[in-house]
Amino acid sequence: MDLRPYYPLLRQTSLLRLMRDDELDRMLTCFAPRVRRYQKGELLLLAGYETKEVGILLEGKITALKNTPDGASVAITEMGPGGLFGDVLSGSSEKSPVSVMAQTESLAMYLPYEKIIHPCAKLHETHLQLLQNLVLTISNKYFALDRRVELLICKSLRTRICLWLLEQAAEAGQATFAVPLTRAGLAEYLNCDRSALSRELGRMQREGLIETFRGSFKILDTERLRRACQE
Amino acid sequence: MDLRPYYPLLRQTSLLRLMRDDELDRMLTCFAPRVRRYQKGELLLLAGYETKEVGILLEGKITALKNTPDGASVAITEMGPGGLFGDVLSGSSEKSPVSVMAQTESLAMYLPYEKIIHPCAKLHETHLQLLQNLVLTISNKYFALDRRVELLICKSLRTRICLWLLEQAAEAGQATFAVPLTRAGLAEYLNCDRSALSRELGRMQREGLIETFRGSFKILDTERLRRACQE
DNA sequence: GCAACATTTTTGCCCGGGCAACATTTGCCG
DNA sequence: CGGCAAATGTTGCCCGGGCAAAAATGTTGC
Repeated sequence: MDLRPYYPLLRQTSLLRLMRDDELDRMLTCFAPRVRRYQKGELLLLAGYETKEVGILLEGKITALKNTPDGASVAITEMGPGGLFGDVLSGSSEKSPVSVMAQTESLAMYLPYEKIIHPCAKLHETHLQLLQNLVLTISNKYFALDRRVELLICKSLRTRICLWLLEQAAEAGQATFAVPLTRAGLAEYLNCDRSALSRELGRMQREGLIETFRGSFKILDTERLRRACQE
Repeated sequence: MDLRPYYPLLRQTSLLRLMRDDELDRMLTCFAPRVRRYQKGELLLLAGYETKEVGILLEGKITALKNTPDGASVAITEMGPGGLFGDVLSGSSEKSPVSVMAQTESLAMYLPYEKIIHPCAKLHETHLQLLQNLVLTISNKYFALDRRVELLICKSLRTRICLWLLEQAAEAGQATFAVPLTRAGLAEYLNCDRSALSRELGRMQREGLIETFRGSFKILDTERLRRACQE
């Protein structure tokens, strides 16, 4: 299969960024990636199993689901084209903590981890870049999780919300921003009840700390917010 | 400085495991690691700064401290000889979320990340092994964090305790095990109040679920414990 | 425009567990 | 051994926020 049409997309992934066309040519020839199309609802990866491939989503939309101890499953992440999955997993011998499911019809490409970690002699610089990207990708996922833990260990809901708001504002680079999360989704991320989240956001508005409308947030008083985290 | 005496130790680290003496010889020659001795209380790594070196503890004991938003700092991990630090950090451009402090007089060795990720031509197989170890090390840290999150999102304290007990038992491979944690440390890991933890453990003993004595735990009824997680 | 549904807000109830204060045990050192 | 500090256990109080149910608001298709 000709992957050329996807090169611009691949270059935007954290694993293959900075790669020139000719580099991708050589690398993909060497890797002989498997490509597979999925129907909506099909599983790309099943929780509890190992995998030795790094998946890259070429088309469609996929969701990572975590099986809760009580049997149900909750959505963790959602990814579009360019999304990576199995990257942390493939280099370890752990079983996958998540299942990955096609949310719409999707197309995915798989790079064998063995080939990534075991450069063949020819691919000098390119391959080193790839390895560096791999480490960077995994590290970044680690830090994202770490920030999540940071949030979760805050005892009061107010604190968690403030921390989250500040984080989002910092990421957006401005005091007003929108997030692609429903209230329910945000509640889950913050590990609280949806109604409790509404209540608290309401209170914070009345106190003049923030303004919110659906997925949009506006921080009115950064200073006070910051202080609210510290207690 | 002659690092030979530390080879057996180095071989036990997740980064340098499986390395023969001659491989270590060549690698360390190539890496020219810096070695530094620290007095009790000195900082090996300061939160908020970047680092481009992977640290390996050769002697002593160190603690990773996280600065809480309110200015105080809490101990996260404690490591003895063979402990690795800065490993996740060095490949990313993040600032360190933790400080590392010498808990006793300590000796540490530092490998430049640049050299790890950029193999010089001579070191074939050995270096690939090193890269694989690096990825594995980081991945494992990721999964450890992930399990922590798993714990933290449980709403009831009872659930968190049960999940933790089952995890520990699984890791130990038997229903009786000891952990190197004080009650306060465990409470912090489970993100709850120390007295609340005592209370709950007491209850669970009275209910015949477990037996505990200081750092030792014995699971009496795995089945019931497992069921307690699912509600 | 209206009916059916999804999403969010609001509110009252109530309990898990945080907090503080004290009792007890263990370990350490002079 | 006695005294002191750290670790653990115990208990009463009280409030944050989970839960459930209902109201308000937004969304979609006909």
